[in-house]
Amino acid sequence: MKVHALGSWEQVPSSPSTSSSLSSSSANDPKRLRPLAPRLTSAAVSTAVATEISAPPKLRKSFSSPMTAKCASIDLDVSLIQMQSGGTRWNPTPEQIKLLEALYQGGMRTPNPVQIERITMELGKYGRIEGKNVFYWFQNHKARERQKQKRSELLALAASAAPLPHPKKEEIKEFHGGSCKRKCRSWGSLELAVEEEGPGDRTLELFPLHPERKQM
Amino acid sequence: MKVHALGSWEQVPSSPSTSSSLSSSSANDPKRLRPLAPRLTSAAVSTAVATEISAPPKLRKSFSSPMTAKCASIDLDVSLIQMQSGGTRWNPTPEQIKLLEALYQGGMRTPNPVQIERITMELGKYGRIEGKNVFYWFQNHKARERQKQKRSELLALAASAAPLPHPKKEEIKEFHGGSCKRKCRSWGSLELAVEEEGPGDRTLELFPLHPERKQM
DNA sequence: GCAAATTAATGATTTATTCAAG
DNA sequence: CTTGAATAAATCATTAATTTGC
Repeated sequence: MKVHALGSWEQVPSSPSTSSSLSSSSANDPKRLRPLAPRLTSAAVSTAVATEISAPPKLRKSFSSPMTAKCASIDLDVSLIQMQSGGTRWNPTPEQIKLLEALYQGGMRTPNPVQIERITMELGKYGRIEGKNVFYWFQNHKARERQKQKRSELLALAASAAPLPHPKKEEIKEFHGGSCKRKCRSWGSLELAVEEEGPGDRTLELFPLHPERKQM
Repeated sequence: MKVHALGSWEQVPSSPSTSSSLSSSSANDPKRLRPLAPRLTSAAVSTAVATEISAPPKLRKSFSSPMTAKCASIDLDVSLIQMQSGGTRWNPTPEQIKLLEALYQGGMRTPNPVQIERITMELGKYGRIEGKNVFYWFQNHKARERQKQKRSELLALAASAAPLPHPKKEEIKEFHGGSCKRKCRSWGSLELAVEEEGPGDRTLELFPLHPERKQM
């Protein structure tokens, strides 16, 4: 059961007519109505885009790119896995954390694919886990250790510099303090187009994907 | 039950980046024409992971070496394709760029997995390309367009600052209208096939984030 | 004219920030 | 409040342009 349900990733439900077109991912821009105009051979490009890309996806395995679109999820297991974890974010078990910290402590910072795969495999013994979790864990851990250190250094320096400690944990918001200018074209539920994968895998299956469930 | 036929990732014996001191953007160092450099695969590291989880070396930089995309069994004339794209990093053809720019111009900024897949498929007609190339292209293009604009704005501001002091804020254009909710993108299944490291000389590569699949 | 040497672009990674689930 | 997840900014590294000496 691949999810493979394509065709509904237009992020703005308010413009239904723009659906099948892949040429406008963020059509929510009011001032942007024309696909293209400048650039040389715009007509050709336009046509190509419209006809080719937006064309119904046929076999996704017909050699498009050297190796993209592989498959890596065990469709059948998906339900099982999800069932046992609720399909939410990864919640490391103590054992997993222990191992990860041991690796980090040992010097590992950004494991490569093979390492990720192995680690994932090993940690999988203690609970559900995916390669991306491992990847993210290292990224976050590294970043946060750094933050911690930076902060303590800063504090130490401040303490030694100013006899008047002003314990203000206030984070320096930098210029980003503006309003939330995050881009948010919440595209509806994103579906994956994952294929299946065999059990005897050696291929790591990692890759982002994640339906944006922004429903509040 | 699907075996990806990830076959051969050929590493062109070009010039790997074995040595890399940090902070060396400007190359004023005549170290071109590297004869050949071995790989510094992490067989040992991997092993360590699998066995004694705690002894990865200190390699400071991730060692992702340039690799060539492996070709599916369906790959026809690799040589021809390779001719156009070389064995290292993706080098977009004019047609590909045209299409990408058209899409960008059409408003696309961060294509989701399905879109990436389609685009990749389409662009694949003009030369070798992988999903990650598409993803990266959009990321880079977006970032660089932003830089460009910011720079010009800054210049304009500086120019207009003299005649008329205008406490203007830096907050400006963001071509995306919309609410402020974070959007979650994801990748579909791209994936990397890690080759066996038996020969000991396979530099595999994986690229950054690769969450798996996540259904909700 | 041509390559080596530089420089400009830009593909690919890593790091810093931010968001939000639990 | 902690931290998994995700994106944007910064950085690195390689390729194409371009310049330069012969």
